[in-house]
Amino acid sequence: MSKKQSLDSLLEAGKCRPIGAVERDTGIARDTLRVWQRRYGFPNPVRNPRGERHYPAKQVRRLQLIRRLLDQGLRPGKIVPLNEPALHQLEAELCIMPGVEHQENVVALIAHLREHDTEAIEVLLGEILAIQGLRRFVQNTVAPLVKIVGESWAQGQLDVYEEHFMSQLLIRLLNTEIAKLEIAASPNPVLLGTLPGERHGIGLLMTAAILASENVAAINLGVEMPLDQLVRAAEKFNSSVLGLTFSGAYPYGSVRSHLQELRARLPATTNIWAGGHAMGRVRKLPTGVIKIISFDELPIATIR
Amino acid sequence: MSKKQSLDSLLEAGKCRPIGAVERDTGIARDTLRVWQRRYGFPNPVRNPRGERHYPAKQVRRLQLIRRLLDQGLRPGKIVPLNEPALHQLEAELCIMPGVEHQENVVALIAHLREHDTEAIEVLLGEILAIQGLRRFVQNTVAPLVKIVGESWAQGQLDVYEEHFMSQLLIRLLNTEIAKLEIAASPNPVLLGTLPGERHGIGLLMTAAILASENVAAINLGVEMPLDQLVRAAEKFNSSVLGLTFSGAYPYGSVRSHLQELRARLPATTNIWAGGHAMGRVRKLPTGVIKIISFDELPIATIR
DNA sequence: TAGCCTATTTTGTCCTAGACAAATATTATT
DNA sequence: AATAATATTTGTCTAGGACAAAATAGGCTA
Repeated sequence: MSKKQSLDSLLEAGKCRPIGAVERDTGIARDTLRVWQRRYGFPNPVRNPRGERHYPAKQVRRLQLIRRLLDQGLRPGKIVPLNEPALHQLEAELCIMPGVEHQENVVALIAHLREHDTEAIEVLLGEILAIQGLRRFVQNTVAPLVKIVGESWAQGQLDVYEEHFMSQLLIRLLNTEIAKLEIAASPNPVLLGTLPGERHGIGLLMTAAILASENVAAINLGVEMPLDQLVRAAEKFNSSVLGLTFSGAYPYGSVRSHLQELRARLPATTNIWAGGHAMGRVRKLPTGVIKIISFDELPIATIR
Repeated sequence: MSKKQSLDSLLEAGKCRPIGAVERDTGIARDTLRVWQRRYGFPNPVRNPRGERHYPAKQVRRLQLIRRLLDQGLRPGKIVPLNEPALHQLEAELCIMPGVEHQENVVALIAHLREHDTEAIEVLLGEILAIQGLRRFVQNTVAPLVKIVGESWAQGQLDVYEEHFMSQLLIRLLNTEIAKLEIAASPNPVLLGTLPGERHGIGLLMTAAILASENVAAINLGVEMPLDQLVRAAEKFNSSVLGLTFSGAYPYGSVRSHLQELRARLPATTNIWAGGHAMGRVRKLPTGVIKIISFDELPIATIR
């Protein structure tokens, strides 16, 4: 009886999850979960009578922690074999808080986010926008906010759903502001998008907002556009500029080769702007590709 | 040399895609693709020198067609072995296009999209919206438009970038309209999101717009929310309803099991609404899960 | 110091063919 | 016509091996 109960508590009360569910919850593919077990001994799921893997909730949480560390650029071989305290220590060490001079506004917004106070967030965002104007709002408020929310999530201080919630609020707000400006269509609009593998589109939207505030027409194609599609779109829309963003999680080596291929396939009349955190590591770029670390560097004058 | 060239022409000019890409493009799981091949002889991909499956573009399109038929309630064993003409005939027989009287607008919008006439699309969308009002605009114009754009893409009649472009326009427009309505925050907001693997968020936005038009507060968490996060969010926001959408591309086998798991983990006070094209094929649902095939069925009265 | 070529390690994805439970269809029984 | 029993269909999971693409480290040049 006690034995049966302990098995139950492991399989049911312990909320074990089959490999498909863990794949969904962690974003780590089935094959990868199995090969990690083979190579590193972790995860080490319970088996049901049929021999199928059932992952205890604790291991799922640890996998999510591992996932966060991977997103910060660490490699599986270095961290998957580590025990839990070591992982938590690593996470704490990597917590590089960029200057405490977070603007009050951003701190207040995060506080409201933690309290799930939708109304307060929307009101405060509106107030800040009214004071700063769209361009400074994007640069001084939205960009730091996105960065800090992303980092808080990576450190486990914010839940995934809280990050998504804030993203959706910002998407709605920025789209609304862009629509308000009613920029006239251009024969050479700036084209914005990300390459496959890059799923963060908020940088594109921030760029579009700044361009709109400068009365520049932009077309945002959103995330994960296959390379050939970007080329076709740039040709069809006769774009003067193709703007791409690469977040910190983007695979390092591919940035340059992708930009080189794009440069080779795009007409010479189309310039390439490359922005986002991952660009900080890229040193040399193909000629005709402009690296943009800060929104201040957007060479808007060149296309007007 | 000539041998290498012929291989190239087969694998590259023919635009063959590895199984992982086909899984993403069709929403059919790897294992399922392999087991269909074993059982029904289709798909029948080319093999590269390593023995890996490479699916010609034509077979991918046929898989997407099969996908659409499955969504209408047909079973794999009946249709996967069929040849292409038979499939197209089946689709033609099953094709139930909603009210033909609003098709004119949609046809005109698609025509403008083909011509890349941003301005014309925006003007026309604005006019239709002014005439129909937000709710009917979403039901009669946006929904059919999204469906037809998606199908045109699946059939190779529209490029990926054209589909993305239209999506972004609609996202901007709907978000703007929702913002205009300035719905007051609710203590029990409707929560909207999709499960991991489901990357189409436009259905959520359409739902949010209709809810807003009925003065119902909704929180859109966007796409690919891990299941446990949806549960936590529903608890934290004290939601009366969790709304999910499953597009035609969603791995159909998992819909039911995911909904069952969600039902088990959510508090009984939270209802579940499940919508989207993939719901057309799901017959029996756990009690406490409401299937929503048409926006008309949204039980808005129950939460007001 | 920075770039670049080469060798080594790491890492994710794909392979096979069988197994089986859950979902669905079909037939039998009340 | 509804219910129960049986049969079929169908998606998911298993195993360990394999290998290319990517990341790292070492050595060389300017």
